[in-house]
Amino acid sequence: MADSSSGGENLLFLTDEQLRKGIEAMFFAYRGFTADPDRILAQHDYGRAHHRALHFINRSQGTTVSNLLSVLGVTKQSLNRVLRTLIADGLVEARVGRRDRRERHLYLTEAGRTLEAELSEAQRARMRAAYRAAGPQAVAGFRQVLEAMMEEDMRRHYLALKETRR
Amino acid sequence: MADSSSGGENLLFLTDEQLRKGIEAMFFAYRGFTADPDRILAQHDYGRAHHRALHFINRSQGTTVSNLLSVLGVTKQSLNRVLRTLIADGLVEARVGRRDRRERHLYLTEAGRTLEAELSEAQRARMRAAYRAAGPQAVAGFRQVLEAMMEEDMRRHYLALKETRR
DNA sequence: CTTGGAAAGTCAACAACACTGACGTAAAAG
DNA sequence: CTTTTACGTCAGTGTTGTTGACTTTCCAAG
Repeated sequence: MADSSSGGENLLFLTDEQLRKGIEAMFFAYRGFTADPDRILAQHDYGRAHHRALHFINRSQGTTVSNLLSVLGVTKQSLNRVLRTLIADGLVEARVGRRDRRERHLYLTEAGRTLEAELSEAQRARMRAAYRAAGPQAVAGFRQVLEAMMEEDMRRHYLALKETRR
Repeated sequence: MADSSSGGENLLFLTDEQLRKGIEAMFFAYRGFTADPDRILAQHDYGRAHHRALHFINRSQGTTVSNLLSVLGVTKQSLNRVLRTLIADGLVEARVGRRDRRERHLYLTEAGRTLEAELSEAQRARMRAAYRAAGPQAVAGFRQVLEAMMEEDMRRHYLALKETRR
């Protein structure tokens, strides 16, 4: 195991008390995490599902519907409802695949990029503030714990997403 | 500011790229965070809202409805629907306040404690595994970042919760 | 003692977002 | 040519959240 800790045999952080506090921290923090985008989305008559779609389409321009499906972990019916409105509103474009014409490759339009940027900036602002307040070491730990908390499938998607050229 | 970092002026962790990865980590991790309790809840025909109610009633036995309301951040109508089923199913007991008889003080029954323990243990198991994998330093950072990410009101609730005698 | 207002609860209607199941179409794969 | 894959859609359902309106209870201040 990763026994490279500092203090050595200090396992106080594994107390049920400590674990419960971690659980509560996740709960309260997640509310903050979604609060700012939620406010913007409400103005545009969209919901969190739209935000998630915009985010991941932006992150993986040209991704297929089925890939997006497995990243988001929802059914195609659920995703389709959201995707349909985004396409109808001209925020997302679905291009028929060239090699495989069954596939739809998803792209953000100019308007889509604008809204995505607005949502992302709001969310990043809070994240930035939290990161700045906590410092680089804390951020590294934050990411380590979150990564270890993911289900296997999701971790694969997460790691795949990391491979963006800096 | 907390300038007690190691490297000094290393601000690479505030890159938009890094921030986006943090956002994605939160998204994927939160799914893992809720996955295990969700499976148990489905068997009992309950949802996440029931879990949250059980958790916070357990944490603050004797809390009032209005306090629970502001901790959970939902409307009383929404909470009431959940609370009604929990009371009807004999998992929660609502006692009329002695000093103020308008208030209802909420307690878990034996059955309530049993289910809460089952849900909590499942969630703690994952948290424990993540903590163990990441180590004490990472856990400290994790908590710092999450705390900084909360909205003010929620942070107050969170900190109030922390004051449990160890 | 009356009254104002807070606390709690209820009813009704609605919306977002998830699910299952079934079906259809187009196109790639065999 | 048949099967499988990718996508879309229709219909129905459930959980969880919301507003708005209304009642009951009851503490506390005038």
